[in-house]
Amino acid sequence: MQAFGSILPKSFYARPAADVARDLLGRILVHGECAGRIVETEAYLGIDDMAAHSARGITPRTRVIFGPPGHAYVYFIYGMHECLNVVAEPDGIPGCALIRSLEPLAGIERMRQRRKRERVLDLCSGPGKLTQAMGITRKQNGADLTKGPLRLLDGNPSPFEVEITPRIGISACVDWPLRFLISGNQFVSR
DNA sequence: GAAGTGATATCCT
DNA sequence: GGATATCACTTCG
Repeated sequence: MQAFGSILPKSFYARPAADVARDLLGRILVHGECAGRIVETEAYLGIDDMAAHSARGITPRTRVIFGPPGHAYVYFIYGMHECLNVVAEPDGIPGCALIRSLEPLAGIERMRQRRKRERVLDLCSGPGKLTQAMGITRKQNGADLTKGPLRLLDGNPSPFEVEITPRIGISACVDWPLRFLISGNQFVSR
């Protein structure tokens, strides 16, 4: 697994959420035997960003967004899906990056079992899908991504073109260009 | 295009 | 305490 590079340091996360979201592209998410390359992210600012969970202040659910960077924020939505975010910004400042889709690299058979889908393209091409494929649940909420079974690696990404678009599936601040994806990659969500 | 699902937040008593 | 509206989605038609 270390072929995918070294673990991203805390300093990577202690920056503005939009920067972290953009720089997350091409990195490797690892959970147990499964791994995937991040190809699509969104930034949630938490300050004047009415689309972000953190916009209405600190609550039991959103408290980890206000906590130290480099941790996972996993939340349950629509009764059946979990979504994985990475906490950004220094401790005490809200902000996170939603991981929207992955390109499966390792543990693909395991992902097929969990997803009950054959096509590799169907395994991780959406926020709810990738958490299911990787076996990520609310138990990982608050997990430290610089140690433990769930972690983020550098990935030694080769150069690629970044595409920036408005975010998807929200009802506020629809026009803010905070979605980042690797241009031309077929594993991004539709 | 619509249904389904349940946790969360924000009312109301 | 309880009721209800909302939700950063997926699946199947």
